[in-house]
Amino acid sequence: MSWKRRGRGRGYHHGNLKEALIVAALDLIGEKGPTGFTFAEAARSAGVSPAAPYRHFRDRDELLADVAKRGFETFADALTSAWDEGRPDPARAFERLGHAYLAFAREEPALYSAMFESGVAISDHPELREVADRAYGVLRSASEALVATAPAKSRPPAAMVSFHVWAMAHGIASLFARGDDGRRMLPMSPEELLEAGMLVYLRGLGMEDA
Amino acid sequence: MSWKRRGRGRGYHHGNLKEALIVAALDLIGEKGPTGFTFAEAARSAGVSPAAPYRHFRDRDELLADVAKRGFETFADALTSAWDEGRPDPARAFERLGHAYLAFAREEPALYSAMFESGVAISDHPELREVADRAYGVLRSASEALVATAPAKSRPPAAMVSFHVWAMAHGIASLFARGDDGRRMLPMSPEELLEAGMLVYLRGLGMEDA
DNA sequence: TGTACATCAGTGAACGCGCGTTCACTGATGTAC
DNA sequence: TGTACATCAGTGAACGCGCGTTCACTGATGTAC
Repeated sequence: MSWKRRGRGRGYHHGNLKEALIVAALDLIGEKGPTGFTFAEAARSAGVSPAAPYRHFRDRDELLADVAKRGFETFADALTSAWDEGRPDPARAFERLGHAYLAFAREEPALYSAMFESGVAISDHPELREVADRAYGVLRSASEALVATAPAKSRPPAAMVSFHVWAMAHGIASLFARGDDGRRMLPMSPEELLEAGMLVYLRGLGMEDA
Repeated sequence: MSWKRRGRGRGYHHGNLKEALIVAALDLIGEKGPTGFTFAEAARSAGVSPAAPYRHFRDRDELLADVAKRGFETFADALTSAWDEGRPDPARAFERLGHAYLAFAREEPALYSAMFESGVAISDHPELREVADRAYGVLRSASEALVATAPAKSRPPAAMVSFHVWAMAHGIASLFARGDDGRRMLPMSPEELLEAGMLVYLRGLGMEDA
């Protein structure tokens, strides 16, 4: 059915404009930050008239929210697969989880900033909240599995642990693990820093890991 | 000499426009985030023609950098005074330092976002780097004083400790301690969360505090 | 103390620009018969 | 299999807007004599 896409040009109909716009937005955010992204430019770089995006998104903000949503999805997937249900043991899996967090922030800076710095109000987009919760849920259940390995009488609250882990990972990602200039030079890699931090923290919880 | 400022209006000359513009910028950032701030609107809200700011700032970016600089100065001062040279003892002073960090992020959200989310490239503004270093320096020397209380043979590296503390505080501030909606609900206050986190962390370092 | 002049810090009008958004439209695709 | 028609996903021209920036200017202030 190659006559559906004659040559390599596109006909009057783009075919998958919605997707193309999201990708274009992502590129622009990667180049100039979430601030620099404009609806018009996304259309232009998708090779389409400035009115076309309105067939797929109510406005600029909705496109941005869609990008952030995709970010949280990808993020949740990455975390889920890194955690791998706690195999071979929670301590080891937990360490992988931390690495995955930083790897995501570094390898997908555009998604990361769409998620956390774009000014999209999560509360305005219920489906965004849902998928953001899914990402947090991975951290949460990993924390639960981890604290469950502690002796029952001195078991720290999993919620608290998950917030601490999240904060430390997010803090390191924001301050040290981004491509931008202006980030402070570290005497070690962000991964090492996080790993050391988690090690100290877990020891403080009374949980020596393998 | 009240004839210098007749009535409460201003004459042709504003008198302290530079300062007024910084304050106006701060207000705007507080209202709409660093993205929403425009040069023209700052001028307008300082009651001055849109060309006037150019007498004091090369361009919009320079004004933003000035705001960020002021932010780091205020921040450094707040941290310095909270640390109070480690009185009465490093552990107690360290706890105050953490509170001061979060208090700043909460009470001066406009400054905080000008510093960390405005997209000002610190590396492009040497005087900004300098004052940012001063703020970090407080964290650094506090960490040094703190680890110095540990037995010499098991003394953790102060640089690492300072980065961990900074990351955790920044992470908690960014994720939980901001006025914006969309921030996740916590089962405790950000201060309690940070305090608990630091307690666990320090215990992990082998430093039980007073 | 008064006057001339230099400097400073504003004005206000104008500009070109890109943005977000709307509108009536039209080419391409899918479907019923 | 062919034809009529509905629907969909684009076009392109136009709009009003606010922004950043420039320019020649002018009122106010400070200073030399």
